[in-house]
Amino acid sequence: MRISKLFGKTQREIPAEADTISHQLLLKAGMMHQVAAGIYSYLPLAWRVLKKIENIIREEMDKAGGQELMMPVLQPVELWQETGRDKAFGKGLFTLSDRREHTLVLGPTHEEVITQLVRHNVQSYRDLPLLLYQIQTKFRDEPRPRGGLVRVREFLMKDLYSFDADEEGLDQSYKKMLQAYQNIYRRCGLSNLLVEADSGAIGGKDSHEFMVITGTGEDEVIYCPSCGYSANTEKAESSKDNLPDEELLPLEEVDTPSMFTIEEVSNFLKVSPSHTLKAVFYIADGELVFVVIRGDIEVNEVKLKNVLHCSEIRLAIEAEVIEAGIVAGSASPIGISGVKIIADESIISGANFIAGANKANTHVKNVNHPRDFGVDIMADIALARAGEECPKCRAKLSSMRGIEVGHVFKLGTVFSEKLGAFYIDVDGTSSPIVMGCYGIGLGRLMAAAIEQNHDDKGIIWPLPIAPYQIYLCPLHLENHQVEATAENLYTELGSNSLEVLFDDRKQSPGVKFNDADLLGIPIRVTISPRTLEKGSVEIKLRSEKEARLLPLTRITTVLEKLITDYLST
RNA sequence: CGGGGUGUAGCGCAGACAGGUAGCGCGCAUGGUUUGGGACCAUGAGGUCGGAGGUUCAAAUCCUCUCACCCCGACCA
Repeated sequence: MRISKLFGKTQREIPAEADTISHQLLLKAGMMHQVAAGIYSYLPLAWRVLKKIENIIREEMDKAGGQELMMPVLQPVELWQETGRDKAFGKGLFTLSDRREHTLVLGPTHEEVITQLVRHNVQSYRDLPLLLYQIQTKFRDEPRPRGGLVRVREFLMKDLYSFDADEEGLDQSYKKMLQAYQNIYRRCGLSNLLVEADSGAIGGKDSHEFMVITGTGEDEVIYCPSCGYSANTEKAESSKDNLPDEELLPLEEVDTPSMFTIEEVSNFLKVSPSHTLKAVFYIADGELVFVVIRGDIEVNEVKLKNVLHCSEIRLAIEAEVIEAGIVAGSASPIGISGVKIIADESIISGANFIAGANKANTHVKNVNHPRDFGVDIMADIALARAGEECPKCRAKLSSMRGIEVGHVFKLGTVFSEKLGAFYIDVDGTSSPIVMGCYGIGLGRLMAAAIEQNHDDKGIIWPLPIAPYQIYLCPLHLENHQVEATAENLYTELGSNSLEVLFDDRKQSPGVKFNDADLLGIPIRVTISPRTLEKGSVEIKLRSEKEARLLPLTRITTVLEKLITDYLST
C-alpha cells in the first residue's frame, strides 16, 4: 500500500476526548473515528489489524474442532423472555420495533439463538460433542462506554458454544478452549493472566477471565504472588484476620451521641472497627435487605447479588430504611423482623461486637451471633483486598489492574433446559445438553495489544497483528536512484507476499520516521542516497533502538526469513 | 441514573469575567527554497461559535431550556 493513497491521516495532536493510551494512539494514528459514544468506524489500518486478529482466532478455533457459522443480530424478544434474560440484561439490551410493532432485540450474545438452533439439529448423543462459533458484531447498551475501544456499545466478538452429553465432556471442551485462548493471546503478542471470575448476566457456574495487565485497565484482579491464585475482585475470596474467641458477655446499651459511622462509633468507644458490626441496606429487586458485616470489611455487591439470586441490586436510600422501621446510623439486627438478614461469614469469628441498638444515639455492646440475633443467609459476601490473606495458601494477596480480553463459562444445562435442547443417550433416556460458552472481544484485544506494546513515539505492533509488516521508507525521492530502488523493492517484496506500507510521499525524513514510529509497523526499511552509496538499505525494528545496513541484494531473503521465523514461533 | 467537566475551522486552543464586523498554532491548497527525526518563505481557502428561545440598537460573550461528548461510580467481551 502506498501511503499517498492510504485513507486515514496521522494527527499531530491528540483529540482531547481520549485519555487512555490505546485510544489516544488509535486516534493519533488515524486508525479509527468516533461516530457516537462507544461507536466507532475503523479505518483501513485498524480494520487490517482486526482482520488479522480475527484470522488468528479462527485458526485456533478450527484447530480445536470448532465449526464456524453465522447467526443473526436481530432476535425476537420472546426468545429472551423464555430464558428470563430480557430482565437479566435489562437496559443493556438494545430493543427496537419492526413495522408490525413486534419487539426485536439486537443480540448482545447468542446463547438463546444457538441453543434453539442446536435443539433442531441434535437429537442423539451421536451428534455430540459440538463446538460452534461465529465472529460477529454484538450490541450492548452499556451504561457508560469508556476508554476508546475498551468498552463500547457495538463490538466485534468471537463467541463459541460447546455442547456435550455430560459434565466430563464439558470439562474437556472447556480445557480445549482454555488452551486455544492461550494460543490466541500468545500469537497476538499478549501476555495474559487467567483469573477466576463471576459469571454475571450470562449465567452458569465455573468461569474464567483472561486479563491483560495494563495498569490502566478497568478491572481489578486480586492475586497471590506465592501460590498463583488469582480472581477478579468481583469473585475474589480472602481470609480476614480471625478474631480470638472470648467469653460471651451480657448485652449492654451505651450512649453514642450523634455517632453514625463505624469510624465515629469505634473511635468514641475506643474499639477497633473489626470489633463492630456494620449494617448495610440494599434494595434487591425492590425488596429491602439487611446486610450485616464486620465493620472493617466492605460488601461485595456481586457476591451479594449471587447469594440473593436477584437481578438488580442497589444501596437503599435513607428514607427506605426509615420506612422499614429501622433507625439509620444505629441499625441493629437484634429484634428486627420482616426484613431479610444476610450476614457475612466474617461475623462468625470473634465475639462481643458493637452493633446498633435500633434506637437513636445508642449502640449495644457484646453482641453475639447466634445468641442475640439470627440471620436468613450466612455467606461470603466480603470484598477481598490486597494485603489480606490468600484463601489457598495464606500468603499476602496483591492487586493489579487489567483489561478483560476473554471470558469463558461453564453454562451447564441452564439454557438447554429452558429452551428444551435435549438428546437421547445410549440407554434411551433423554437429558439436557451440557453447554459452555467462550467469548473474545476483538476490538478490546486490539486496544489491549496497544496498551501493552507502545512507547512515547507510538504503537509497537506485535508482528502477527501488525497492519503491515514492513514500512518502506525512501528519503530524497527526488533522487532518481532512490526512487527507482524503492519502487523496485516495493514490487519485489510484494510479489514475495510480504506486506509493505510504502511511504511514497515527498516529505522530510522527520515526518516519515515519526509516522513510521506512530503507526508501529514492526520493520522499517530506509533507502537513501547515503545507504545506496554502500549498495545497502537500512533495517530497523520498531521494537529496537539500533538500525543496521543490509546489502540491497539480500534484502528480500533476509526480510522473508525474519518474518517467517517470527510467525512460526 | 448520581457526581464532576467540556462544546468556537479537520485537530489543539484563545476570545466570555467587562456585549460592538471571530482569532492563533497545526493541518489543507498554490508557488518557491529545503531534506537522516514532525523544515522555511510567500499567497490563499476554510467557522450556522453544539441547538432553541429570551434580554439588547447590537450576543461566541448575559439569562432560560435543551442536546452531545468526556471523566468518576452501578454494568461488561
